[in-house]
Amino acid sequence: MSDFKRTLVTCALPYANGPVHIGHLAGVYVPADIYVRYLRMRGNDVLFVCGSDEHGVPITIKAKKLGCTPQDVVDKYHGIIKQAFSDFGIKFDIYSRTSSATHRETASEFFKKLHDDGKFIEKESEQYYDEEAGSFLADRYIVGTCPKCGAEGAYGDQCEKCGSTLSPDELINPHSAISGSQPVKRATKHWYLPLDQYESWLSEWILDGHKEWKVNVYGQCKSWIDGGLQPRAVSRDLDWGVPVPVEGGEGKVLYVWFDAPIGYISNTKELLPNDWEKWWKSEDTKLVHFIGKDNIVFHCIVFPAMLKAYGDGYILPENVPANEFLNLEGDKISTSKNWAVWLHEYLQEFPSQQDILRYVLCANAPETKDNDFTWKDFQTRNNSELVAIFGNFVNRAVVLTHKYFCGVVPQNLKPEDIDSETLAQIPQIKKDLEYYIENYKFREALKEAMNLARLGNKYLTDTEPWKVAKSDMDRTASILYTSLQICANLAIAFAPFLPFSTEKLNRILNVEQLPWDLFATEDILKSGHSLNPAELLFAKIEDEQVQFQIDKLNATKAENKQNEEKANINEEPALAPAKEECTFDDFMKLDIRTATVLEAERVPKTDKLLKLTIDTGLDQRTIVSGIAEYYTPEEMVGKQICILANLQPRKIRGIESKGMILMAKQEDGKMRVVSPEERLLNGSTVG
RNA sequence: GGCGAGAUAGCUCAGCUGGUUAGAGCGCAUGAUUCAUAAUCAUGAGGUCCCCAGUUCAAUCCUGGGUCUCGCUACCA
Repeated sequence: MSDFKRTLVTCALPYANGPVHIGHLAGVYVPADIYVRYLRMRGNDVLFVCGSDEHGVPITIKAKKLGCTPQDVVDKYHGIIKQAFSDFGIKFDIYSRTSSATHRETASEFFKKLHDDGKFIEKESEQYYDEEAGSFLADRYIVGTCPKCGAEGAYGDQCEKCGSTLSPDELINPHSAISGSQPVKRATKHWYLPLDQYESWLSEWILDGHKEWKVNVYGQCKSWIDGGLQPRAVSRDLDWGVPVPVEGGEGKVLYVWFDAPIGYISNTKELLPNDWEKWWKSEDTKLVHFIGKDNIVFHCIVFPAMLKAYGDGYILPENVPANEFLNLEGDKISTSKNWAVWLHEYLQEFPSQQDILRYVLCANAPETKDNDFTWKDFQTRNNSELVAIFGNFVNRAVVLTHKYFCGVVPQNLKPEDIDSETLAQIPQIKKDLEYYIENYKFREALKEAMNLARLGNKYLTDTEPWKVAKSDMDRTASILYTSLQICANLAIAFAPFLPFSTEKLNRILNVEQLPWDLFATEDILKSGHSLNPAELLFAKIEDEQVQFQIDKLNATKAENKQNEEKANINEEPALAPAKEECTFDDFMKLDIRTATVLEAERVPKTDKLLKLTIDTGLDQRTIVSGIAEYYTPEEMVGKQICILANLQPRKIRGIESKGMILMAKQEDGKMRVVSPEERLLNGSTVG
């Protein structure tokens, strides 16, 4: 355990191809902001850096789709994201971007030094190349038919229909998303970071040295290290990004995952051009990365290996508190499906109510597993916790003080045991709260803060000042004095979590932000101190507001369904052009024949595939077909069907499929086999 | 296909290095209260701790197998 003099906190750089939503806030930015605010209140030296991640293929695709430049895309979203963070009180010391000059220089220099120091290996590999467009194609730029589910429009890295991970080579009929032409393979040179050389070092550093990391983080690192690390490419054939600054780097840029984490460094540098090194190169700086679970490997394995390779005193993260994911009303949050609560939209609909969202997202943060955000829960947590417990207690105490003591903190004229017994519970709450925050358990920490408000409510119920006031004003004075001390403690306890409401509370109490040191001390508000008039800390959320949000999501759902149907309809016409342009000779190439299904069985562990043994007249063969949703194996046996007999064989799920069954597909997705009207001899030609 | 994480009350989640009665908040029921935004406080009902087998005097917890959810990631070609 070393003593750290300062703490450098980074948040995952949000990708600038869309606005940020509640999942981002809950998983990364709210916890990080709470942590930073807490450390600052305790007087620690903290730097909080973040910025937009603006490179990579998806942004160039988005630009192409919108008919603008990648720069236009990132300018737009960088602006929206930056504003959203600022609106929600995520108080970065700097929020920059990877397209900044400083970053370009820093990342470039970083790459060059690793290159010059011989830390990379160079490898040539075959990549898809679009001859018409004259450029290499990233996986995302190659589109074709998914080999697993048969859907059109699957990307080279993933099929969005069935969600399976693909490689471009698996795609059926791959074509370029840029020109539509068929890509060819061409050799290209890239630089790789040989992670395998860092294996034992990583193992020692993480597996032996950081057993205290969260189980999900530690587990995933262990999985990677134990599985053996592979050299990882750090460059890409692309024209959007930081150019590769070494010989042979023309037309190539740094891979976005090499590029992005360096952004933490360059943003620090941009803010503190002369002083940044003490944050990155002093052993007494504590580095903490707040990220989502999808980023674990890059922050725990790749980036540390990069820093280690660079040397020069770079420190490594002390902890990487990665959160799981937040779902929305039972479904995964999805930018492309617009299934999200966007921060900028939330603020339009719930103006000045950032803290409610901050509260709900922290109280239900996905710290140990994926969690669900529902609007109903949002309403309940606001109405029965923020309003009814915290807001209500403060309001009770302040209103009573105004009623009986003209808004002036009374003297503690007639203390009783219950007062000191109540206040005596605060040090424990403080201690627990500190422990939880310092160990990244923000959900529990927030609960402790709320318990303090519960304590206040109980105290008022037990002491009943509104009754005592009828006979004993001295005692009433003590009760309200005590209650107001609890209010002051609340203004400290909640400050890291709810900055906007705390500010309001400070205004009511007529104080500047109280430092953490005063938490759980006596006599925070002195007798004679004047309060300002009471105002409500939180407003109730009405059913209509919640219903409006739910309706909105339902509308999105309906719209998505419609789009999906539309896409299904469009799938057939997508095939049409090829047919129109086909010559008679082309057509004659197709060997379509009748055949009979002899055997049929489900392909194990698939939803859609049937393995069919058919008699083609010429032979018996196996065809794997994605029709299990429409036909049971029993239904297929004995059926006479039409097949494309001379289709190039293809392995699907490890089974060689020779040919293709002709299917007719209706707009609504209904699918039937095409059969001759009467049974014919197997092998009869169709034409 | 491999690996990692998760499954605990109606809901959202804690917890347990194995040990009589498994916890919290919300919701629900009953009572108290009326200073407060119909807000609070007390009490109570609610659980096959995912399923199956094993180890053990004892398993929600350990081991093996399985199911489901999420994430990471191959190979084949």
